[in-house]
Amino acid sequence: MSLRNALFALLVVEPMTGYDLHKQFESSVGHVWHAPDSQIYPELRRMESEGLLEGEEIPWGPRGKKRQYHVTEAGKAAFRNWMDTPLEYARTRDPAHLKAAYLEWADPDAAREQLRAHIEHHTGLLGQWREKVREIEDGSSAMLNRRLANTPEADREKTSAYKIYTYEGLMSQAEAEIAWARRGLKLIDRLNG
Amino acid sequence: MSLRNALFALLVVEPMTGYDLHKQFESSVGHVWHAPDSQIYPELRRMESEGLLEGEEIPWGPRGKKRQYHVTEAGKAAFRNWMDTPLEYARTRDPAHLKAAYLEWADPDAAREQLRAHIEHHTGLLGQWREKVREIEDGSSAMLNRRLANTPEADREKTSAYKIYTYEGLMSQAEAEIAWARRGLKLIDRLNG
DNA sequence: CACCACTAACTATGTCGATAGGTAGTCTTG
DNA sequence: CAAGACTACCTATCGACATAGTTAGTGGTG
Repeated sequence: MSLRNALFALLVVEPMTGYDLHKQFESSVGHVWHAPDSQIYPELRRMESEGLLEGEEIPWGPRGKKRQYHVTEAGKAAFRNWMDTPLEYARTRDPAHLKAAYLEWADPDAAREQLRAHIEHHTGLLGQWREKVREIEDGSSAMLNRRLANTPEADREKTSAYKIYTYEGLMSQAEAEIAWARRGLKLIDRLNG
Repeated sequence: MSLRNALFALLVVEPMTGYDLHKQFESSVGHVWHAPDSQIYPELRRMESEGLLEGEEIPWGPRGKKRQYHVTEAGKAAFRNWMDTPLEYARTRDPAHLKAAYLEWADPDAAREQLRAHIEHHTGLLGQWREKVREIEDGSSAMLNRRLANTPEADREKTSAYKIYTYEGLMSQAEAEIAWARRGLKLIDRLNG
């Protein structure tokens, strides 16, 4: 269901083609919900067949064409409904912590290397997100500017604020992972002193 | 692949039946990797057919029987190999943060309620894990005691330490989520005057 | 005008996982 | 000794995801 609502979130702002959406999933929404195009195209068809989207054939060049989707009223209602419905929490499935729980089976050097990789991975994410927040704050985000142009003035502050708030959440997650992995490195040293 | 290795992690300590394993997935390993029995039984068969486990029919009562699995040398090697191999990081799929990013579409009260539910959910987890750490620290964890009884003396400290370390990681995640959700409540108040 | 990156859309296959069942035997206890 | 909870194992179905393709048109560059 989340893919569907990620698509709604993009399409309520302006109509897009499957290809446009797929590109968004490599950047903006992709930071909180990843999806390959092989999932996007069929989902759009399904949403259309359920009356939540309407697709329109648009000529593209002399012979080409593309299909642009926009959200119907029923679609908007479905999106709002999802927004107002409490999440169901899925049970944990966390390979990094699974591994950590049985680290006594790993070679200490391999364990160290993996914790360093964990730190590097999350440091990379942290950097990306800091950059995103900076872009939003100084108005240089193309994605957000298109979004704001289609948002009533009264809601613009909210739109920006919630984007920043989201990235801040991702940043605290990354910081927690980094701190945890650093403690892990110390622990390995202590246990293999 | 993680399910497979979660099973290894349990089975390297002592042989178990599918049912025993399924119960473990409701408590210990289940905290980092959830799996229903409908996934466990077929996976055990698959691992057996690949020579990583060996199953043995064991009589149970006058007419009943059960199938107990133990890890083969090939299985141990596969587990150690996984332990020493760096993780591949899956791209994010985080419904809570996806929703947060588009909170301008939600009713403020519904949004508040969801953030409160987020806090409650993670507070519950936090309590559970604090309790787990306490159990490990004062030696009252049945799971861990069985594990330690089958662990060479030199590795016992490590075994406990890595379990605690894992729960500490889960606790920092939960704390980060709680702090983030609290900031969210304040933000909603600010934006909705 | 040939090349090539990009736009556009879709298919096919396999595994993973959620959900919801079913069957059969055991053990405890009122 | 019957009821009910628990042990034990298994199947069937469906949607979600990963991975790896295919086909066809567009538009700019050497």
